[in-house]
Amino acid sequence: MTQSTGGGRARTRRVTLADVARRAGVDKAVVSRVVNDDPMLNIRPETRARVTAALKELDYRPNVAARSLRTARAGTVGLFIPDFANPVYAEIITGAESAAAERGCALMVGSSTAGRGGAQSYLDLLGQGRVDGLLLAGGTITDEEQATLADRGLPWLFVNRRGPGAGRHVVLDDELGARLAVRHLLDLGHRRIAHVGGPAGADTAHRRRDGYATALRSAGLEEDPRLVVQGSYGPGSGVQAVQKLLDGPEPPTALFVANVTSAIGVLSALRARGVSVPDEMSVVAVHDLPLAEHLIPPLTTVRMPLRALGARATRLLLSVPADQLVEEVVREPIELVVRQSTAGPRQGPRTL
Amino acid sequence: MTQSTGGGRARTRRVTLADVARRAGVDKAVVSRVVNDDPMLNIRPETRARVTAALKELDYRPNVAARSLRTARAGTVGLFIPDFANPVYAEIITGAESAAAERGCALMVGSSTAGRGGAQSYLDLLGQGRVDGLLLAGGTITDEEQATLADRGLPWLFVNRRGPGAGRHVVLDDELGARLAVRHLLDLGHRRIAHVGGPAGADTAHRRRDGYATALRSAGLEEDPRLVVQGSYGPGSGVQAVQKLLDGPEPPTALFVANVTSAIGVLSALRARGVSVPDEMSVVAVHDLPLAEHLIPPLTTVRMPLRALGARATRLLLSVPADQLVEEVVREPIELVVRQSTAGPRQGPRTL
DNA sequence: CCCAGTTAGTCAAACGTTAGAACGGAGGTG
DNA sequence: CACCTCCGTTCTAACGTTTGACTAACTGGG
Repeated sequence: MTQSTGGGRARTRRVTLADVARRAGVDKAVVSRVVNDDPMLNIRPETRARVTAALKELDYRPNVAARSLRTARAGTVGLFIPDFANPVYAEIITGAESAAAERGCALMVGSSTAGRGGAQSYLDLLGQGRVDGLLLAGGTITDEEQATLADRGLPWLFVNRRGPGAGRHVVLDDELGARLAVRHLLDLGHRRIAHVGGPAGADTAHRRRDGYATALRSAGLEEDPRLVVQGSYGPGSGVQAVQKLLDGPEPPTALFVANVTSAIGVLSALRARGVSVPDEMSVVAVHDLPLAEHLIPPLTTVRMPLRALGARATRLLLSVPADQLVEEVVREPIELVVRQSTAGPRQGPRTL
Repeated sequence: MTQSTGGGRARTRRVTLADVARRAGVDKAVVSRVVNDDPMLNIRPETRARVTAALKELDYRPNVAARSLRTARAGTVGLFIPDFANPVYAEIITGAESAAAERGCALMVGSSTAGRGGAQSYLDLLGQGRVDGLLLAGGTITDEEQATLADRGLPWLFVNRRGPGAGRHVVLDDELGARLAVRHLLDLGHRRIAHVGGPAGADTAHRRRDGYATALRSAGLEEDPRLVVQGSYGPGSGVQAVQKLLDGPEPPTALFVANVTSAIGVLSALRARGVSVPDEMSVVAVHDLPLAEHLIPPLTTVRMPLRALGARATRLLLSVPADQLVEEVVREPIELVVRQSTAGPRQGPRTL
C-alpha cells in the first residue's frame, strides 16, 4: 500500500442514510431500522439484502452526532481518575474500556493532573451530552464537584471507592485482600507485622487497614498502633514509612504495604538502610502488576481483580437506572502471589 | 452538603438556546453568537448583558451533539496507544490532555489491549465524527489499519514514531537522548558499553541505537555488534538481554538501556546474577519516571520531554490542515538525571 | 365482496445548534 | 426627499438520525 501524502484525502462528502436509501430504492427510515436491528421492523428478505448491500458498497457509518442529538444518548462513558501514571488505574481503565466496547460505547478517560481545576474542569469539558455517565475512580471529590455532578443530572458511580454516605459504588473486597496478605505473613511465623497504609481520605485504605486488624485479631494478636503508618500510596511515602518504623522502639519483622506503588519505595528504603528482604524483613503488598515480578527482590503481592472492577463498574453504570442504589463488591478471585519478598522471620537476633 | 440519593436527580429537561433566548427577549441566533464570541456580531452592550445574565441564570451549556452535527466538528481528539500500563504513555497522555483542554477539546484515549482487534476496532468505534483527528502513539499500525484511516478522511499524526515513508509525525530527539546517556558512560571511563535496544519495528529504537553508535564513534570506539541486544521495551526483555550479554565472551562494564521499563528487568536480572550495580555494571536508561528514583539502585536516566511531546502533537493535529506534512522534533530540553546506577568501571579484575 | 388484520413499507416531525440571508429603522448624503 | 449604508437583530434552512403515525397493498374469513 502506498501511503497517501497527507493526513487525509480531500474531504469527500460523508455518505448518509439518505444516500444508502436512494441506492437501495427504499426510504431512509428502513435503512435506519436495518442498521439498528429494529426488532419491530417487518421487511422482505430481498429488500433487506438490497439495503445491506448498499450499506456495504457505500461503506456507510452512522454519524454519531446526529444520532446523539436525536436519541439524547452519547454512546460514551466517562472515567475520571486522579493520575494516568498510576498503573493501578491503568488496569481499571483497560477493564472499563473493554466493557464499554462490548456495549458499543466509547470510553473517555480524564485525569485531574491535566486541568488545573481537578474534576471540576473535566466536568465542564464534558458539557452536556458528551457522556452518558461518569465513573469516578479513586481520588477525592470535593463537595462542590459533587454538587456540579448532581446538577448535571448525569448518572455516576464511584469505582474502588465508596462515596460519603450514599450508595452508588462498586469496589473490591479490599478487606479480604488485606487478610490474605497478613495471613500469609502470620503463616510464615511473623508476629510483629507492621502496616504501611494509604491516605486517611482513601476508602480502600480503610478497608485494607480493617483487614489487617481482623487478620491480626483472628490470630490472637493485639494490634500495636506504633506499627501502623499512614502513607499516600506513592513511593515517597513508602520511604518515609520505613524510616519511621525502623526508628521505632521494637521494629517489625514484616510489612504489609497497602499498595504496590508504595511498596517500591519501601523496598528501596529498606535497601538503603541495609535491611535485607526477606531475610530481615518480609514485605507483601496489595495489587499485582507486571512490574512486581521484577522488583528487587520480586515482590509477593495480592492480586486484585482490577480489570474486572473496571468492567463491572462500566456495565453497571450503563445498565442500572440513575436513581437506583448500587453497592457492589466485585467477587472475582483474589489471589496471593508468592514471590521472594516474604520468608519466615530470622530465628534469633543476629548482627548483620 | 447532603448527597442526593441516587446517581442523578430526575432528568430535568435540558436548557436550550431557545430557553435562554426567550428569557433574554432575543432570538436564539443572538444567544448562539454570544456564546461563541462571534467577532462578526454587532450587539448593544445592554442586550449582551441581558443575554449573559440569562445564560448564567439558566446555567446554559451547549449540547455538543447538536453543535457537532451542525458544524461537522467533534471537539474531541483521539489518542491511540498500545497499552495503558506503560508509564511512558501516561506522560504523553497527560500532555495531550492538557493541550486539548486548552483548546476546549476533549481527549479520547484508546488502547489496543482492550479490543481484540487492535486499532481496527478502535477506529470502528470512533465511527464518523466522534473525533476530529487521531494521534497514533507508538505501537505499530498495520497496512490495513492505515488504509482504514485514510478512508475515514481523518487527520492523523504519528506521535513518538515516524510513519513508513510519509511525513506526518512529531517525535523527540531520541538520538540526542541516547548520545547524552552514552556520553555519560564514556565520561565515567567505560569503554565496553552494551546497548539493550527496543523492538526492531520501533522507530524510537532505531534512533536510540543510532545515538548510541554515534556517541561511541565520536569517542573513537568501534561498535561491537555482540554488545547490542534487541529487546521489546518490556521488563522481561531486559532480563533476557542481561543473560545474553553476561554469557557473552567479553561482558560489558556498562549498559545503555533504551527504555526505563526494560531497565527494571535489567536491574533485576543483574541482581539475580549477583552483578552489583554500579560497582560491576553501570546502567543508564532512556525516560525518567517518578519510579526511577526508587529502583535499586536509583536509576540514572535521560529525562525526555514526553509531556511536551503529547502537548505539541495535539496542538499540531488541531492546527495544521490534514493535507500538509508535519515533521517536527520537539526541542524541549533533554537532561541527564544522574542517580546511583552509574559509576566508573572497576579498576581491575576482582573476584566477588 | 367487504371488512379486519397483517405486511412492508413511507412520511414527517422532531432533536439543538449554527450561519447566511433578510429586514426594519436610524442616520447620513446628494 | 429619495437613496444608500450601517446597525442590531430576526428568520430560516440546514446538519443526519430516529420514531411514531400513517398508508397502500395483500390475505383470509364470513
